[in-house]
Amino acid sequence: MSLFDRLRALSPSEREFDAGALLFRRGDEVSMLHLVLDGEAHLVRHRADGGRLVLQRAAPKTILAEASVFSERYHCDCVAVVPTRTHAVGREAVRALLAEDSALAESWALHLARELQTTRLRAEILSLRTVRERLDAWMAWNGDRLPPRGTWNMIASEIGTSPEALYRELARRRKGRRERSGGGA
Amino acid sequence: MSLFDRLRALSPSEREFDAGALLFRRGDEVSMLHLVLDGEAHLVRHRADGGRLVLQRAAPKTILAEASVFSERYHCDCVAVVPTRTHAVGREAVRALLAEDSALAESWALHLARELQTTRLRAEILSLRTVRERLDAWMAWNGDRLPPRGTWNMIASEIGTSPEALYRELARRRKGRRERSGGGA
DNA sequence: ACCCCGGTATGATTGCTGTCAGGTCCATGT
DNA sequence: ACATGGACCTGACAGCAATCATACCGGGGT
Repeated sequence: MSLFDRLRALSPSEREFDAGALLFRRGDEVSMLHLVLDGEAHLVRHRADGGRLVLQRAAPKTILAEASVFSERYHCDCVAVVPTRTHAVGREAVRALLAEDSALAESWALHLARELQTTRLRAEILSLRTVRERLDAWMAWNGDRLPPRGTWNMIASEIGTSPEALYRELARRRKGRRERSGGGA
Repeated sequence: MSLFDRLRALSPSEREFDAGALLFRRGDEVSMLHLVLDGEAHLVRHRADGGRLVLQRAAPKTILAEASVFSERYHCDCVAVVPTRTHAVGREAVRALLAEDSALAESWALHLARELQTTRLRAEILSLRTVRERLDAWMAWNGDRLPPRGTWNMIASEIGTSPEALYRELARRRKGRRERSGGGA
């Protein structure tokens, strides 16, 4: 049973938020840990000049603001960017369970460590300069396979380029491959 | 006492590595968790074409390859990029301690959660397009203060630009600030 | 059969940044 | 006083990607 599901089993409470609604505000007391079921929620910090800084983009099946479990109050706002449904579990219940169930605590740490690993990788990819290098790095991580059709827009945003730039890079590779191996095998 | 120091207290073993030396290889059995004391070590994955993909850059006072604690074998290589000294603690000792000491387990999870938070932020900053936006974001996170002299090169690499580009952006801001507020107050 | 929409594709242009190349300033050691 | 090295600074140029515009294509709904 996944960590997500084990946390979810802690309580039956679901919540719905309209697009634009706030799940919580900076300074609010942390009482719930949200598990995103549908939609998308962003952790955002507001700047003095009105700009926004996104700290996490939480898709379905992700745990929102993991650090909040260890914090009395939220350090940033959370807003639903589309209609979003979450499963909310009590923060104290989570803490209590983590304290008494060392196996679950290990799952929790494992989740965080893996998430950290992939996020560090993403940061490294984003620090590369060209689309070519970024796609190479993405492929190196994903088994040296080109991304499947239908996911290209997602990949483009993952590696921090415009869809057009990714299309062009993919086209270059198709062309190069044809030239290198004029018909295969 | 910090998590780093509490882990360090687990054993007295220090290790030294020359520049270019391998701390471990992909496939090696995980027996030690390394705490970096001096130097710098990179987690790297080698690509078929000979290219390298860096997964973590570990500076002094950082815990290296946190995820390895939960893994039987390493999933990537680790190389010292400069002469590096580490403190190595037994993986099983760490696991045992995390299992029996729930307070330490909480510190461990807190460490991972915070690290995850800042790494997510870095990824968000790196996905911004211009140096202006990236510096704005960096400042929003660091109290809306310009970075102090002497650290600019470090900041430049943190936000994924060349030092020159950062100098220019800082110069633009000095100029703009002078124009906007021709003398303060 | 038709429309609509999102993903795919590619050309043209513009703008930003990387890079190279030079230069200043300052702390340090001799 | 002088040399040295590192951080800071800026001009010039080239290159890459963002953006805008246009078009094709395939699937789903009607």
